[in-house]
Amino acid sequence: MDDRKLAVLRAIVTDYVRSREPVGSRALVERHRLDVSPATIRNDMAALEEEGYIAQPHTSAGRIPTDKGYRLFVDRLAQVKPLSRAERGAISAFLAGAVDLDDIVTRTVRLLAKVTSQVAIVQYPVVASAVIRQVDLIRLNGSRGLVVLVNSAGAVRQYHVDLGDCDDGDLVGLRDRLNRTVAGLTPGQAANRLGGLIDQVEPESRPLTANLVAGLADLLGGDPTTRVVVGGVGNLARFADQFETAIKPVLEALEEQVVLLRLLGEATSEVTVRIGQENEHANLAAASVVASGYGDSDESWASLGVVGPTSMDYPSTMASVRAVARYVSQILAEG
Amino acid sequence: MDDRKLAVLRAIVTDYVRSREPVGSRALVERHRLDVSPATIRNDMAALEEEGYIAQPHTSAGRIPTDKGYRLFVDRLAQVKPLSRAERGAISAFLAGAVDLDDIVTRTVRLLAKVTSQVAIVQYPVVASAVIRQVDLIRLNGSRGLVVLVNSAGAVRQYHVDLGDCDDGDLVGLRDRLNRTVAGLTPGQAANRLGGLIDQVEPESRPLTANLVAGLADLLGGDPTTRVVVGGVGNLARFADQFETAIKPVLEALEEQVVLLRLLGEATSEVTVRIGQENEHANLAAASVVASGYGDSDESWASLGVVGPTSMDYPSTMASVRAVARYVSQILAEG
DNA sequence: TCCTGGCACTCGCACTGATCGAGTGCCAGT
DNA sequence: ACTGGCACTCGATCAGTGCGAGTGCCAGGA
Repeated sequence: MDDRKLAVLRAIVTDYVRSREPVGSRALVERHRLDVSPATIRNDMAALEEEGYIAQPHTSAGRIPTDKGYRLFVDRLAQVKPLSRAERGAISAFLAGAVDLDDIVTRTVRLLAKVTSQVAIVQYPVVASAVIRQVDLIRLNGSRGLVVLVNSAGAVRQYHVDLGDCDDGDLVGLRDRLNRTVAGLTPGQAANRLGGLIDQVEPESRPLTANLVAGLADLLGGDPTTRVVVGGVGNLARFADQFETAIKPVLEALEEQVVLLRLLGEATSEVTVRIGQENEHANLAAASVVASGYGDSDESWASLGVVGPTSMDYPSTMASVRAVARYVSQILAEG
Repeated sequence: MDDRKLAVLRAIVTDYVRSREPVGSRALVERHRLDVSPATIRNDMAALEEEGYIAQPHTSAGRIPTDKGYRLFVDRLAQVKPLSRAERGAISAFLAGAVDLDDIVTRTVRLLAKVTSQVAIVQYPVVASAVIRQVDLIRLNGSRGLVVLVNSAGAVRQYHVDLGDCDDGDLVGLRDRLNRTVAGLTPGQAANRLGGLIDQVEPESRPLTANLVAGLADLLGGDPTTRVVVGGVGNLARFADQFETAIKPVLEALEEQVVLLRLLGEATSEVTVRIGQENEHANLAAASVVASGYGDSDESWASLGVVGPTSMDYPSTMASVRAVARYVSQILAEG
C-alpha cells in the first residue's frame, strides 16, 4: 500500500471522526497538505474502496471508513498522541484523593467517562498472588450460618450455609480446622487441600463439612472477582439520532456483567482495540471497545476500557485509556 | 369537580398514554361512551385547561394531560387493576428460583423492568432489627489491617485500617474487646457503647482504638446499606425522539446511588407515585417514579420502583410494582 | 507512468408553496 | 345545559425544484 493512499485513509478517518459526515476529495486536499489535486485523490479513494477500507453511503456522497479502514488506521497510522501536561495533572489529581478500593474504582470510572466522553467500564482488580488470611464461620440465627473468607488483599467474600444441628463448640472447632487447612494458601492450593478435609473430621460433622467444602471450592474456583462498574452512559446522548440501531443494543449489553467481562477481554499491558464486528457480541457490531489492563505489577490485575462508536477518535481515546490505566496502577501500587 | 369532567380527564389520560398524541374532542366521544356531543366535551376541556389539568401543545391540536392532571388521575381515578392470573404466576415463578439475596435482587430488578417495560430500581433490603454478630480485626500485610463487621442478617461490611506497630497479641485482645463491646447490639446501641471503649484500653493502644472506633462509628451511623441496582435501561428506547430532554438527564441521574435512594424515597407499604416536577431532582422533571416498600414484615425493609415518562400507564405500572413488591416480600419471608 | 484539469452525470438535501384535516372557540337554537 | 353549525388556526404532508457536493472518466501534460 503506497504512502499517499495511507495518508488519504488517515485523512478520511480523522475528518470523518471530527465531522461525522462523509468526506469528499476536495475537502480532503483543502484540509490536509496533500499537494495533489482532488482528481488524484479520487483515484486513490476508488482504490481504497475497491480494497474495502472505505465506503460510500450512496452515490454522490463522500466516503466513510469501514471497520477494516479503522482497523488499518489503528494498526498502522495512529501515533498515540501524548496527553498534555494539564490533562495528566487532572487525571492524577482526580485519582489521588481516593481513600479505598471502592473509591478508586468509582473515581476511575468517572474519570474515564469524562476524559473520553464515552461509556467507561472498570473491572475490580483481582489480586492474583493474594493468599487466604482467614475463614470465619458465624451463626446468624438458628441454623442459618455464614462463611466469610478474607484474603491478604483485603477482599471479603461470603456465602450462606445451613448449619444443621451443629452446636457452637463444634462450630468453633470446624472453623479452626478450616483456618489451619487454608490460611496462608493461594486459592488454588486451598482448593486442593480442602478435598482431604472431609476424612479428618468426626463422622457427625461430615455433612456440614462437605457443605462448607463445596461452598468454599465454588468461591475459590470461580473467577476471583467478577465485579464490573459502568459509568458515563449519558455520553451516548451524542448518537441519539441512531438510538435503535446504535444505543439500545449497547445499553442492553452493558447490563450483563458477563458480557462486560468478555468485552474487556484478557488484561494486557498494552491498549487493545476491538472495532465493530470484531466484538464477539452482536449488540456491539456498531461499537468499538478500547481496553487496557491495569494493576500493581503482577500482583493485582484487571481491565478497564471504554465503549464508543466505531467512529471514535482512536488516538485520543487510546491515549486517555492508557494514561488512566497507568495512573490507576500507580495509585494501586502506592496504597 | 363534576363527574363528567373527571370522566373526560380520565379519557384524555388513557388515550394519551396509549397513543402519545394529543387527543381531541371527537376522538374522545368516539372511543369512550360519553353520550354527549364533541362540543360539550370541548366546554369541559376548556374548563379543565383553565384549571390546569390539561394543556394544548399548540392551537388546533388536541389536549395532553399536565402533571397536575396525572396527579388527579392517579389520586382519584385510577382503580389499580389486578393482574391476571397468568401474570401473577409468571412473577411468582420468576422469583421462586432465587438462591440467595443477590439473586433475589437481581431477579427482581429484571422482572420489574420486564413487566413494566420501564427502568427498574431495587434497593437491597435493610434488616432494621439485625444485631451485630461479630467484629473481626485481621492483619493483611505489614501494618495494613481490615475490620470486618457481620450482622445477624448476614450482611458483611469492611474497611481498611492502619494497624501501626500493634503486635498480633494486642490485635487479638483488641478484637475480643471490640466483640464484647458490640456483639449482640443493634447498630445504634453499639455506636453509643463504642464511645466509652477508648478509656478502657491500655494507653499504647489508644491511637489504634480511636481509629477503629471512628471507622466503626461511620459504618454503624451511616445508612445501613445504600446499594441500589438498576435495570432495563434499554426500555428508554421508546423515547429516543426526545433523547436530549427526556433520556439523557434520566441516565445521568441513574448513575448516582444517592439520587436513586432519594428517588425511591421512604419505604411505605403502599405504592407511591411522584409525577414530573414532584420529583426533587431536576433531571427527572419529565419523568415519574412509581415506588413501593417491600420486605419481610418489620424485620427487613427497602424500596423498589420504576422510572418512566410522565405519560406512563399508571394503573398497570402501579399494579405491577405492587405485585412484585408483595411477591418479593413473600420470598424474603420464606427464605 | 503518474498526475491533472475538465466535463457530464448522479443524487441527496433543503426549500417552497399548496393542500389537507384535525381540532378549536363561539354562538344561536333547542 | 346541551347541541349543531360555522369560521378559523395551524401543524403535517407532499410534490416539485434547484442547488451543490461529489463522483467517474478521459484526454492531455510532466
